[in-house]
Amino acid sequence: MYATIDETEQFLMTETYMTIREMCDAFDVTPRTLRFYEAKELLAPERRGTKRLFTRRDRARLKLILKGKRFGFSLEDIRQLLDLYDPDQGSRLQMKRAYELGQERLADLEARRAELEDIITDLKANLDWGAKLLADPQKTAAE
Amino acid sequence: MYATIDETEQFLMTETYMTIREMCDAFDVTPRTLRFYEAKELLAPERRGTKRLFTRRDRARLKLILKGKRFGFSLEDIRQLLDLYDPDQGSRLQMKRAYELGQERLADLEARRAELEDIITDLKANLDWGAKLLADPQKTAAE
DNA sequence: CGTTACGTTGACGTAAACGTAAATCGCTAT
DNA sequence: ATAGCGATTTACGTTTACGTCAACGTAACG
Repeated sequence: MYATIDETEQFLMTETYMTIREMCDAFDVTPRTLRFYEAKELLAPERRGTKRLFTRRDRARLKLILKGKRFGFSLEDIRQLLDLYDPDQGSRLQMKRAYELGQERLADLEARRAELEDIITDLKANLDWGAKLLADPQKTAAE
Repeated sequence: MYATIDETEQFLMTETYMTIREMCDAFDVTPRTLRFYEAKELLAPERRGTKRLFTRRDRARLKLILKGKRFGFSLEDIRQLLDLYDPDQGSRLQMKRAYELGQERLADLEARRAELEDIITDLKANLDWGAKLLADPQKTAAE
């Protein structure tokens, strides 16, 4: 399907490939972080000579990595999640297992969403109480 | 208001005070963890002699600590959140600032909830695709 | 009174997730 | 040719959040 990569195609790739610096600027991470993620096999940028070229796939994965981190997932957790998003096209046999894992993950996530709702609700209630206390200290002070 | 702590009162306290082991069993954490949280001023159990006695307040705080951790908050983040839930009764003057901080935190949390929704939606879509592929590999394989 | 069980305070160890510094390589502008 | 800039590898350092001993206190039990 694909021939060799000629000048034209390389030009067209300009938008799809990003250097490490472009990535850092775009996602607000350091080069060290990107190399670290690559070492942990969360990213797999191509190489033109010695330099890394990050693809659209890498960018999609990085987005998910950063989101995952904000929810307390370890990088190892995230690596497994990424595999669910981006199933290895070679291992059709393991698809079923991947699907089951995905269902479990999904249940986890929905449980977390419920917890987050609780926290938000609680904090809101607490802030309302604080607001009342700000508005009318005497009335609220009586406990 | 409070006299000395007599036998009767101490008995009544049995339910409200918990030993470190009871806490560990109830919350599935280690003693080390509880002492660590105390050192970081996230918990402040009372002392009967040398031993720690955890109050209802400590339990409420620990619940929030464990939830917070599941969302990727650092213990320092959580300490600040706890202050919002449990405002220092001495510093009425700083109430307004606390309220503002609370609003910011709330905005953060609601942003996170939105992100979490995205992740769940994405993962669901992906799993649906996986399910289709499981059911009918030929049809889906054509890409 | 010894031992068993639980609790305490150091103090050092460790895994995860990077930070940081040193030496090296490749391009490019002068 | 060389000076400079950015990227790379290697390797050691750092922070967070505990784990894991060691040494000791104390309350209860037989």
